[in-house]
Amino acid sequence: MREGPDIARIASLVGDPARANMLNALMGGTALTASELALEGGVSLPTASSHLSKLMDGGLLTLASQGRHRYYGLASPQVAGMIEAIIGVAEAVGPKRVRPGPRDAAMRVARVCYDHLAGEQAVAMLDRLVDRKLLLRDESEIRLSPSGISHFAALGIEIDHKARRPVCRACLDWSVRRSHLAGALGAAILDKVIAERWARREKDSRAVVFSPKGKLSFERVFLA
Amino acid sequence: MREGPDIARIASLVGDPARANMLNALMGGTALTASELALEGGVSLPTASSHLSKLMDGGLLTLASQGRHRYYGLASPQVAGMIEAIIGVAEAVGPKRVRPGPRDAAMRVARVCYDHLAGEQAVAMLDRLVDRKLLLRDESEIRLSPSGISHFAALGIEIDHKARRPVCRACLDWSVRRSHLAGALGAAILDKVIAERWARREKDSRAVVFSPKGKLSFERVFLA
DNA sequence: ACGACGGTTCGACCACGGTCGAAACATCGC
DNA sequence: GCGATGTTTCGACCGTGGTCGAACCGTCGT
Repeated sequence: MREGPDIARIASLVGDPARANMLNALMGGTALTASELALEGGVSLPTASSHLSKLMDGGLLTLASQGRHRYYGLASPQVAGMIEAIIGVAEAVGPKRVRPGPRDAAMRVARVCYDHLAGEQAVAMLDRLVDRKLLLRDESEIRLSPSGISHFAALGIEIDHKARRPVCRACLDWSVRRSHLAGALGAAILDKVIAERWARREKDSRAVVFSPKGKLSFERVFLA
Repeated sequence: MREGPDIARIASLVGDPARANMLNALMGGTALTASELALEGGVSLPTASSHLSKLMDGGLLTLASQGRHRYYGLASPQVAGMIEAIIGVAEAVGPKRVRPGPRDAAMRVARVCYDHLAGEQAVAMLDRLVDRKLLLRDESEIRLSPSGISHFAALGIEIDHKARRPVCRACLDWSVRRSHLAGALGAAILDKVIAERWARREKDSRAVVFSPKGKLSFERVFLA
């Protein structure tokens, strides 16, 4: 008979297949409507609605009502991190796929993690930004250096330093097992990559695929 | 209809109250017998046995048979990390305890995380070790410096560098939200702290409480 | 060899929670 | 106002999975 935080309650919320699929879909970072999530979960609308209210009660989701549409999204990066951790374990213990599959390979290269870029490209990017001293990494904290501030400003990426949200955060990558860049800056970079059409989001997936030209541009700007 | 790693399966394993309590108990790092885990889970022996075989099937546990005793332990640090992540979310969304309670406060200061120290003391320790250049931290990796090797050797902490297990690893702390030291070195330090009787493990809890003298010794050696 | 103890398997019970159709509710366009 | 669309609520059904007692199996002590 333990007290403590109710971990079973949280885990059991993720433990239902329909809900897990919904959460997985929301890992893409974009908020989705109840109908879309019903589709993702493979259940009927009433069932989905019931699941969604449970996830809301559990504090895993946020809700933004816009007219007759109700957009559900992950409640916090912390929740996203938890789901990534669970995915990591599932990957590790799960039946090793016989063939990794193309979709899977694309995911390893680059994918969306809540609202920022993850995968090999993202890990490499963080490494290079630290090497170039645009980011300062020390004691489990990442900060923007003065040269970094002007560098990103020149790219049209301005960060509000007074916002509550941390500018830089390290986020552990389940495929590479090293950190990539999260936080406001990480989100802004993903925005730019999409806005510049360097890459596009794969339909119905977290995978991000770069165009040949876009890949070069990205590497020139962030991996040089 | 998604494929991918079966995250619902893993989460639902943690999602049962009895199993969650068992896993929580195993977060202490020491392997426990089926009877002990039955007690922790608050269920009868047959029920516990059934849960344990499920957790084994799911790849979350390892089993070491010693005579008529069967010791169950967490399968990997990755599993421990996942559970910490879930605890973090449960803490965040859970009914804010009206009063943090003494047990809770002790947990924040120092506790066992799988096989190493966590909490404020552990986070401070990692910071200091990096400051003193006994550990080298760069790009999401931590290494032992030459001076660090001799420093720890002088304390009687010898690490087998050829072992598969990484010597140093960063592990995210749910209470402080910063990293502390895991890996073989982290485990060895916890061993020393207990062996030197600087601190003792709180009964039936992950909390680690330092004696007044022990605290001074610890700070002299690791926080100087 | 025998009993004691730790653990698992079996079988039966039961309830919690997921499921959907139908109906109710809300918001938009016209 | 009226349908059309998006969403939630209600009610009833049903299966999965957690639960325990009793029996079974293995290992240890003597």
